[in-house]
Amino acid sequence: MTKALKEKKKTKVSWKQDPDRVKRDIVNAAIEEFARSGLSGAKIDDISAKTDTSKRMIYYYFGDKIGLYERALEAAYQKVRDGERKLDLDALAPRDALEALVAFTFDHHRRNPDFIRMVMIENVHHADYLRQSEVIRDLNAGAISRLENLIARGEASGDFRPGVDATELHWQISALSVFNVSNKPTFSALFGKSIYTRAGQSRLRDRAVAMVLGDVLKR
Amino acid sequence: MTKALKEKKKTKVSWKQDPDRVKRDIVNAAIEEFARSGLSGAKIDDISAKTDTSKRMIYYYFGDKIGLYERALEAAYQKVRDGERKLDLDALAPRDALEALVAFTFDHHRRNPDFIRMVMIENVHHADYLRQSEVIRDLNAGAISRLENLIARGEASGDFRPGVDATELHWQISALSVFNVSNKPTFSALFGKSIYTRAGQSRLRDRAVAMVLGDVLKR
Amino acid sequence: MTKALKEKKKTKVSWKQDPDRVKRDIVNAAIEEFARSGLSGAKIDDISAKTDTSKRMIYYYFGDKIGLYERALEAAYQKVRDGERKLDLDALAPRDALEALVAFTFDHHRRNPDFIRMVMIENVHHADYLRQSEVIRDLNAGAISRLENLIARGEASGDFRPGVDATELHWQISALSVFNVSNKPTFSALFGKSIYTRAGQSRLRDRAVAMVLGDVLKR
Amino acid sequence: MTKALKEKKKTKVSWKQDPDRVKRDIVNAAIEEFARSGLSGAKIDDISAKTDTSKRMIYYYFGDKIGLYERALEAAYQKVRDGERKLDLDALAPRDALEALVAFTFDHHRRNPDFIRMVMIENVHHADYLRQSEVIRDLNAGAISRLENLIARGEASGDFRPGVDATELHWQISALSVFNVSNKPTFSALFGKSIYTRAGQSRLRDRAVAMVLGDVLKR
DNA sequence: TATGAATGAGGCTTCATTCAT
DNA sequence: AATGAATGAAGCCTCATTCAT
Repeated sequence: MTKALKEKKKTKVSWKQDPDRVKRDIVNAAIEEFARSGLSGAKIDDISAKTDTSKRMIYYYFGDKIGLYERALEAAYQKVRDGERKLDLDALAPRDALEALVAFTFDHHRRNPDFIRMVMIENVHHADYLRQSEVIRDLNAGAISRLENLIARGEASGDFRPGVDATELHWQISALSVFNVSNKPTFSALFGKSIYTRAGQSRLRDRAVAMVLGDVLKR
Repeated sequence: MTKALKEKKKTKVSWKQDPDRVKRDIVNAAIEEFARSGLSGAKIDDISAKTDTSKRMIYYYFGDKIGLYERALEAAYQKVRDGERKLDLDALAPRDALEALVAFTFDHHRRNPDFIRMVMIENVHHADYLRQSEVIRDLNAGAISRLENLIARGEASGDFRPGVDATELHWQISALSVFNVSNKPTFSALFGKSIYTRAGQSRLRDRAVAMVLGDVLKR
Repeated sequence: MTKALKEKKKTKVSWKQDPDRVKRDIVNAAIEEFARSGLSGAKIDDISAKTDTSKRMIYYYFGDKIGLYERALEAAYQKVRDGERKLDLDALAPRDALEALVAFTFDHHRRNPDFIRMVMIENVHHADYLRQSEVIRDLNAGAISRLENLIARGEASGDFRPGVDATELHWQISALSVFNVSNKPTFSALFGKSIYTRAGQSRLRDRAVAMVLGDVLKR
Repeated sequence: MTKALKEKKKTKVSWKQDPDRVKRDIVNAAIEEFARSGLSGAKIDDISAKTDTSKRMIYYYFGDKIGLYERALEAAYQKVRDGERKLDLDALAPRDALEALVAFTFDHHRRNPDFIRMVMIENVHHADYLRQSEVIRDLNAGAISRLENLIARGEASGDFRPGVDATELHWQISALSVFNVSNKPTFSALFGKSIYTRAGQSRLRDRAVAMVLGDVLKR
């Protein structure tokens, strides 16, 4: 064994002595595999193979496959909601803020397909695991209250039509942004890939913005 | 054995020797189970239990689990696209036709959650099986050409803005109608069920119509 | 359907009305499949696929898989022993007859690999089915008595050493001629194919003749 | 539970955690079953029943049935070729060495019928698995080079006729020694068991020696 | 904290065979 | 004489999980 290899091994071992790092390592591998193959499709062996530790550690830290899945789902939500905080809606006028929000959400979901796939997989499982997670519920409550603020500002300024509902608005934005990613495989298989080129996605983002603003803004 | 049971058995026997009925019976059970649990989640035993024949017949007629899944997917598409033909767009003025199409599609998908779930499951599997099905591709080509006719009429009459793209329009309508069903479990778990009440769905359908028309109609 | 096709179909149907032809057809397909894949390796479906009739006919005429195998084994022996009768040993002087017999047997087995494979498969099955066949036993009794005649002539003429045993001589000739075919796959895989070229086989036949004559002829 | 059984169980437990022993145990059982029943005839359940571990371990260590078969085939060759090394040909004069080699090989194969049966089964399968095994090819290369040495010595001493080919000589010896075992079931079923008595086998070994020496030695 | 060895339960599939006409 | 439809039994294999250290 060369000296370089020894060093590498030493580094690896030092990881293993760091439980948090090991856990994060496992969760990341889990997200990839669950996102790729679904809950029953993903194999514990495949997940552990993507890991720097052994399969046994998954059981040591997460109890069982479901436990790991729940943590992976939470981690996926956490990461995405963290990313959303980068957008400061309050700094913009209501109309601009709404436009920015739709465009940002559209792009943000595009950049996080594994998150979207985790959500779809959770839908396949009737949201049974998501429903049990307080963590995720808390994360999403924040998203709604941000929208409520924006709507209040928009109605006050006279830019938005009266009676805009925060949950419905979230539904509208989500529908366009999530579908774009979640149904890419079937949609592009059936209707060609033109819509998923860079230009095609840019056009769709414009359509999404136009659709939401067309419904929310006062004519 | 009660008389009722005997009757049932007799009925069952009369099904035998009717291959098409047996096949349809199996495919229907398969759609239910695949829609409920996904490709790896669904068990051949559970499917056959929902059937009036034995597990063995699944292999007799469909070869293996994948073969059955492919046929179930095709059957699900066929059924839904058949239902869509009931809507005669040509009888309506372009604006009314578009409005009717969006509202109909929204409701039609709501009424066929198993189809939507099959599509989502196929997305989980990267559309690997859909891509191989000529049947499905042909079915969907029809949907696009219907839209092209409508767009042509709308542009000719001056109701639609110029440059409406059929595939993009299909994407817009689908996003709203599919997301509404595919993400119902997570969305209602996170944001309450108010949106999935009869009144909530009615409002969402209105939103969907407003969004699409707002983008397509000439101002 | 064209007229030509109709004709073909008619011909086929007329075969089916000829039980003996159907049986022969099945047995020939069975020999090929059993020889290729062994008793458990051969599938009834594969055999019937090689046939001009349906799988059901196999059961109709042969009862079950074993029944068909037994008949196929008998047919294979019959065919080969029939071929052996072409060689008229009595027309030759003892030494020449022996030489001719060895060379002929060597070539004859080479030309009938399916027979040899059936024999090896039967050996794998501990000769359980051959032992029950009177047909086969009778066929082989003839082979031994032919040898006894030859030995008697050879000893009488003084060409052969005294005490040559017919069964042992049969063993000697068979060992060389059967092994050459039965072990061709492994032998050529391990030691190259040079021995199975036309020239190589010719040399081996010479060796076989030399070995048998070297042991039987008086020095 | 008797005391004896308890002891046995204790012994069994002590085997656990000794992977090599478990593997060897499985391979030995596999050789017996494959030799008895062939590749498709042997059942994984039957093999595991002959084992001190569970069926599951076969898959744990060998992947699948074919994987186990390949290892069993290799182990069978290894064992037999190991046994052959006991014979020190270089210590004997060429003529004596050749005589010893033929007699030894004849007896050695007789004592290892499972090996011969594995070879025949591999021939049934067209040597598909043997061809992939480097292990086996290497083992057999050694056998040929031993023969080449002997031939060189015999030609140098003038005992052997010129032009003896190692592969052909190996073929000659193998034919007689392998056929004797591989075809014992059919041969004894057809021509009686006299040849497989102790005396009969002794005579056949003499015949085999005479046949080979008769062809190789200079007259 | 960490792990290689082991496993029970259950899933998918094959195959010879029979049923009903 | 012939057959398409149907099937029970049994085989192979996978997978999450636990054992023993």
